Amino acid sequence: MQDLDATSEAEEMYLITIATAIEDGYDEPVPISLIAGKLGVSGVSANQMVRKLATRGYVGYEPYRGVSLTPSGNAVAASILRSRRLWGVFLADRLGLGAARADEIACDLEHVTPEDVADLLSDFLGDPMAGPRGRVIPAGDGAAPTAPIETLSDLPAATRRTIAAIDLPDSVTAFLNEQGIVPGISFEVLGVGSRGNRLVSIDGDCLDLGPEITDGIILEAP
Amino acid sequence: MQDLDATSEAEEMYLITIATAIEDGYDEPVPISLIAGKLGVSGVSANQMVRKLATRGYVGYEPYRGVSLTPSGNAVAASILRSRRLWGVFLADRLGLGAARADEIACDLEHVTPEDVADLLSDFLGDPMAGPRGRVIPAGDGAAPTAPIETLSDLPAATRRTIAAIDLPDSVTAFLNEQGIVPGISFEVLGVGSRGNRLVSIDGDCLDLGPEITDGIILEAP
DNA sequence: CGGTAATATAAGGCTTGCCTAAACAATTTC
DNA sequence: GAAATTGTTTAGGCAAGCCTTATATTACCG
Repeated sequence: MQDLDATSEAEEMYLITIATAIEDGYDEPVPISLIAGKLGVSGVSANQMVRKLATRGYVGYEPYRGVSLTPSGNAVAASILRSRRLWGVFLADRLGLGAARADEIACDLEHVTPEDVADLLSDFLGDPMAGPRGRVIPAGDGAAPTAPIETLSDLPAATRRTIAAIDLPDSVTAFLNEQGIVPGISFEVLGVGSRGNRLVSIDGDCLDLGPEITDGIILEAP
Repeated sequence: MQDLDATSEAEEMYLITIATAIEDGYDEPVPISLIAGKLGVSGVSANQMVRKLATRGYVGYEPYRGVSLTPSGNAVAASILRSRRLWGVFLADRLGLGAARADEIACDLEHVTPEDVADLLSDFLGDPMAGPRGRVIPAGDGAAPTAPIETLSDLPAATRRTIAAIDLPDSVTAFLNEQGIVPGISFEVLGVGSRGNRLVSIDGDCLDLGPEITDGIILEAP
């Protein structure tokens, strides 16, 4: 046994999978089958790893119920997700990679990025609040993820806001970009339709967007 | 067997260790003991891996003589060293990491950086020619490393040139930085001493530098 | 030319992280 | 409450990379 709090890449993947599941609104404890599914491993393997993480104090495990993160597990996950999303911003905004590709690469980079490097990277990027898909970037001090995410779907009529990020399939994102819907731009909600569609005005142009799309348009804090 | 040219991180480390040994002037074939030493593994392990690389066509292996890179092994090594040095420049110049630390992190990043991302990174950095320690950055097209490196030790008296990088222990680099010797600055060699020491003039100040130091001061092309 | 020292190879082991198969326990569902 | 589904555990395996020990083989030097 070497560093007591050394985590392997595989362990880290389990921890952040649990953390993002919780972020995504699954409630704790998270069932092992869900984790296994997201990671693409067998239930047996996931079970094995979860028990290992439990003995190391990163997760709490209640058989037949699921897994929850302990404070230390949460700290590890937050630190890695921070790296991932910072790299995601760098790759997407600075290097010009597509969101999907940026995610993929960031997922490898995150495991080899010490916290102090993440801090410098955050600095360099201007301390962004959200990753390329709008996920919150945890603070450097390991504090819990903060404010809930607001999307265009949350807005009433006659509101003016700014787009922080777009979390939609690349083809949809490309379509939106062509319409002038890109992160950083400001728009106004003119009206809300009966099926949840929203009429928005951007740069004088009007667009009617359905809820599948507005769900994926993440806003900056007002 | 999956991708025919997939290389594991361990395999890549062997290939770039061989490549840098050659860069450093060891002549081919490179003895296995040297590789084992640089990688900190046992001779037996190195032998095993080298034979594996040989069967895959990345290296030529002559027992009791050593290892040499085949064109395909050289291409892999060049591509990875390119990533390493680009990341090194990013980490050192943009994030402000020390050279040693930047090297260390870059060594992890290199293994998860596809070529196209390295291309974008190179673009972003303005296509630098040399890594933070002055090592040549191979071209994106996998072409062989090019021009030999010139150091301050190569200059005669009455020459004016610019510093590209400094490849010395951190403590020495720090000392030089305090004297105004930093990459990008221009200087003139006023004289060459009998023991190889050089009197240089930088910004009106004069410094007398011994060969241990001038060896590590890498110059930009004239 | 012979002997020592370096190098090679064979054999067997360890760890991590994954797999399948099969037995068993709990929870749902009817 | 019994059956069907889902989840857990045990057991046995595999591949990659590393290790050590012990036994060849070769190279170099006097």
